Formats: sequence, C-alpha cells, structure tokens
Amino acid sequence: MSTMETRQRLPAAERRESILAAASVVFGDRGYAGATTDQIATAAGISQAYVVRTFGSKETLFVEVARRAVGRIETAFRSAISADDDRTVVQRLGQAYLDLIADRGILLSLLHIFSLGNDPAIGPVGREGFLTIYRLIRDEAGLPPEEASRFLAEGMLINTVLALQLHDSDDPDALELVTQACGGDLGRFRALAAG
Amino acid sequence: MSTMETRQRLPAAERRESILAAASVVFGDRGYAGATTDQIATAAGISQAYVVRTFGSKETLFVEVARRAVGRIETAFRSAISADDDRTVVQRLGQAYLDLIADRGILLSLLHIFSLGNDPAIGPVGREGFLTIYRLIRDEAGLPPEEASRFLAEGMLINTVLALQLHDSDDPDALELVTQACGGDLGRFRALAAG
DNA sequence: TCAGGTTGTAATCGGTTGATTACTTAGACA
DNA sequence: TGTCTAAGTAATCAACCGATTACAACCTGA
Repeated sequence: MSTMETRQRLPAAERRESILAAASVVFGDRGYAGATTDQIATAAGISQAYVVRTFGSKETLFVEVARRAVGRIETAFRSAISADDDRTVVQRLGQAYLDLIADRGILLSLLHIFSLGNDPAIGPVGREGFLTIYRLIRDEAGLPPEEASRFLAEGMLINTVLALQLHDSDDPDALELVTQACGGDLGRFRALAAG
Repeated sequence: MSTMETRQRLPAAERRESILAAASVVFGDRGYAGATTDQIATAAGISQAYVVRTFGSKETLFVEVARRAVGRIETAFRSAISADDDRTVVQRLGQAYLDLIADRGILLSLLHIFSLGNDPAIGPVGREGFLTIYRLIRDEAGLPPEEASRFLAEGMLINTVLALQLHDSDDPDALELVTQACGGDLGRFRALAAG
C-alpha cells in the first residue's frame, strides 16, 4: 500500500459499540428497510461482512439499536427527574428530550421503530419501548395521564420536524412551527441538530 | 382454465385509482423501502409490471400516494372548518382527523413520508405537505401558532399509536394512553382502525 | 519464537426487486 | 364482422443486498 494507514484493531466490545453508533445514524436517516448493512459498515469504517457477523443479522442489529435508543431516553429522563431545579419536572423532561437531538440518530431511529408496529419482529420492541417511556414519565415523573400524553405528543412532533429537516428550511412558516415545537428556542434546536 | 374468472378490464383512470388505493395500504404497512411493487400489484389484483408501467417508477407512485394523502387531509379539514356546529373548530378538526383512521393507509403513509425528509426526492414532498396542513389549520381554521402546533403534535401521537397498533393491545397502560391520544373515545378509535 | 485465538476482509452466492421488452387479448367502432 | 387501439401480462434482466465461507493478519503468552 502507498498509504501507511495501519488498520486499527479494536476489542470486540468496542467494535460493537462503534457499529451500533454508526447503525443508529444510518437507520435514522434511511429507516430499517432503506438502510443497507454496507452503508452501516462504511460509516463504521469496516467491512459489510463484519457488521453482519457481529450481530448475526440486520434485524438483530436494528433491534439492538432500538433498545439502546429507548435506554438512552430512559437514562436522560431519569436524570432529569432526579435533578433539583427551580423548574417543573415537565420543563426538565422537555429540556432533556431536546438535548437528545444532539446525538444524531437516536430520535430518528425511534421514529422509524415506531412506524414499523406491523412488523412481527420489530413491532413488539417498538410497543414495549414506547410503553416503557410512557410509564416512566407517568409513574416516576408523576405526570397524570393527560399531561403524559401531551408530553409524548410534543415529542412526536419534534421527531417529525427533525426528520423533515424543517429546522433547515428558510420558509418562515416552517421556522414558526419549529419554534413552537421546541418551546421557543429555535437557535438551540438548530445548533443541536447541526451537531 | 377451470375458473371462469374473466379478467375485468378497467379504463386507465379507474385502474390508476385502484392502484393508488392499494399502494396507500401497502406503503402504510411497510413503508416506502419496505414495500414492493409486487405486493402492491397483488393487493390491486393486477401484475407487477403494470403497476410500474402505470406510474413509471415506484418512487413516482409513492409521491403520488403522498400527495393524495395530504389532499385527503386538506379536504377533511376544510369540510370541518366550514361546518357549523356548537363545537369549537379544534374539536371539529380533531374529529375529522380521527375519522381518517377509517381509511386505512392515509395516516400511516403520511407517517412514513414524514420520516423520509432526508430523501432527495421524497423529502421536499413531505415538507411541502406538512407545511400545507400547518398553514391550513393556522390560516383557514384561525388557530394561533401555539394551538396549531399542539394540534399537529396530537396528530403525530395518533399516527404513532396507530402505527404501533397500541389500540389492539391488552396492556392497560396502552389503552390508557390511546384513550388520552384520541380524546377519550377508545371504542371509536378501535372501531375506525378495525375498518 | 511460534502457536493459537481474535479481529477482520475478499470473494461469492442465492434470493429479491424494480424495471424493460415483447407479446396477448379485450372491447369499441366503422 | 374485422380492425385497431388500449389494457394487461409473462418472461426476463441487471442491480442490489444480506449472508456465508474461506482466508489473512494481528497480537498475546508460554
């Protein structure tokens, strides 16, 4: 070879994590069926064969990405709940959710997971994940069902405008809508989404 | 042939409509990348080749399905706005949106369209459709941005629980959440979704 | 140092999919 | 009735994708 790039080897556990991170981004951008294991491999800097062998199958990898995404939300929400601010718990939860935008792929992967409820393998994972989050904000944050539902609804709207990339639009109506969706701070939304 | 089923021919315009109806259902269930033109053809009762030839490509067909779905929402909302009830316009809009559940595929196709904002061909269609609906409920229904945003958020939650099929769950938390999402009438939600 | 397990890839295979082509057949109308 | 157009399909193709296999290179420790 002309270049001296010595392929860096990683222990299996670290490589696993790096594949999961890459897969989260690619699945978030293209969805489950639209993403290919080769795109994920390229994003992770390894071969397609190794991606498949590490997780056994594309489906298994997607399910693991889904579980991680739900786990990240749980962690962020629990941290927000236990924080001691002068803000309300709903405000803290909303802040925590918006901060997740910075980690490209999490919210978008979730959006795709939730849209595949009909799939026999992925559907149960999506339902369980969604209910887990619902129970968390209802039981641990103490929100009554109506407020919990409203909070989830706002989250789904954030997912949607994020997927549509309305925050990059120059349409004034789009910006007005995104501003409403993120609770007023359009600049922060944009900065987080820009990564 | 043993059966006498004489293949019924339809004029191109009618056949087009029947393909669009079938495609709406299949795309709604499986998403854009996950659906195949053969599944759509089978659902429409014709050959795969004819589906492709009628619309030129799978992508063109999907875009047309998307435009139709947005058009259906526009029609339903305009009708709700001009209706003269004792209810508020938001209540009428919410009712109109819920009624759209009965036409399997519309809301689920929309969910998939909105999740593909990154796609160079589909993204612009999704953005334009979403903004069209936003402007409709803001300008024609007269909702201030905050209320319009909240209304859209509730719609996105409905799309999500519909895609996840939480309304068919026997989990009490799922039912509580769906009940909240649809404004209290779980029975009607279920009946509409059952088709 | 060299043996063996671990990390990683090149090559390839079977199955699927969207699209194209060449061909049929139904039906309207002169 | 015969003809011509529009509706529709069977067959096939090239591209793609996930998965498998066989193999290479790296690193550790006895």
